[in-house]
Amino acid sequence: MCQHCNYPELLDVMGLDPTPNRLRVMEVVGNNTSPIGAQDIFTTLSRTAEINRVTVYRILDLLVEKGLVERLSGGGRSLVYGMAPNENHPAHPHFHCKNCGVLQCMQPVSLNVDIKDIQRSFAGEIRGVEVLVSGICRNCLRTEQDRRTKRKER
Amino acid sequence: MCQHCNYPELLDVMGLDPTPNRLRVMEVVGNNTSPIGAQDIFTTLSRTAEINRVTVYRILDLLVEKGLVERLSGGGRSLVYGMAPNENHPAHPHFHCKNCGVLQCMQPVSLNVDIKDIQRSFAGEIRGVEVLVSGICRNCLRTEQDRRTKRKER
DNA sequence: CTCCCCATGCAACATTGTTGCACAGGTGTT
DNA sequence: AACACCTGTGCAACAATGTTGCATGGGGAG
Repeated sequence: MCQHCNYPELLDVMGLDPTPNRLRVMEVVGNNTSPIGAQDIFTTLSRTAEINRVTVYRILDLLVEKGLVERLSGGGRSLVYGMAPNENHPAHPHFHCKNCGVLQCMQPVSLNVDIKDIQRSFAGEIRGVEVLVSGICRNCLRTEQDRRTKRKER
Repeated sequence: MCQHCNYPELLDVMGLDPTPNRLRVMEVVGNNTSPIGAQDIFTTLSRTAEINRVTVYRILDLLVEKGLVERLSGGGRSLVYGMAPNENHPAHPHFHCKNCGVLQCMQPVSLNVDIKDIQRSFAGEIRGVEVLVSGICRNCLRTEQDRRTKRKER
C-alpha cells in the first residue's frame, strides 16, 4: 500500500478531474506490490463497486497517456500496469519467472548512466527506459531442488 | 537480411526438424530489421505461399521456447518477435516511439555489468534482460520542428 | 433555466491468441 | 508389404482482450 502518494493531487497536476473511478483505479495500481493486468484491475474494482470494463480500459489509457501510470510487458503475452516513476516510486526493473509466470518488482538500480550512454549514440529523444529481467524465481528454484533431492532419497 | 545465420543448423542444434514452415518463419523474423508481430509474420508468409495462422503461432511458441527467437513487448499493446541473441545477433535495446509507434533496434551496449549488479541482490536465477527505450524518434522530432518553423514564418 | 461537456455505461465489434480434432506423410516394426 | 505410430499442419470453433459508436446523466457556464 502506498502511503506516500496523493492521488487526487497527482491527477490534478495533470489536469484531470479526480473522479471516483479514476481514484479507485490509481489506488489499485498503486497499492499493488507488482504491476497488474487490466482484467485483474477490473476484477478487483468490481468487488467493491460496479464499474464497466470499458471504463477501466479508458482510464488506464488516460493515465498512461498522462504519464501517471506505466504500461509494461508482463513477460508472457500480457500487458500490466504499475505506477510510473515519480519521487515516491523510483524506476526499477521487473522480473518475470519463465517457469511460474510471476512478475515482481526488483530493487531500483542506477540506470541513469545507461540512459546517457545510449542517448549519445541515438538520434531520437529518450523519455524512458524499461528493463525486464527474466529467469527463474526463488520459489521455482527451490522446488526444482526439492525434486532433485527427493529423487536421490529413493 | 541476415547472411550469417544458418537457420537449418540453428533448428537442428535445438533438436527441431528444419521443416519448410519453420525455416520460412525464421527467415522472416531474422531478415526483418526490427522485431515484427505475429500477424505481420503471417501476412508476409501468406504472400509467398499459403500457411495457416495457427501454424505461425505454434511455430513462434516453439521457437521462443527453444530460445531461438525472442518475444518482446512492442511498447504499445503489441508483442513482437526478433532473433534471440546469439553470436551473430548481440543483445540490444529496442526503441519505441510514443508518437508514431515505430519500433527499432538500437546499438548494442554493455549491459553485462548491469546483469551482474542486479544478480548480486536478487535471489532468483537471471537468464535474460530486455531493455525497452521509449521516446520520440528522429522523424517525429523533425516533423514537430518543421511545424514550429512554419508557424513562425506566417 | 438551458446548453454543453465530460465521464460513464452498454452493446456490438475487432483483433489476437488457443484448443480440439482430423489428416497426411514419413518412420519403424512385424 | 501391411501395420501402427508420431509429428507437422490445417481447419473450425472458441476464448480472451481491447475498441468503437452511441446513449445518458450530472455539473458547470452562460
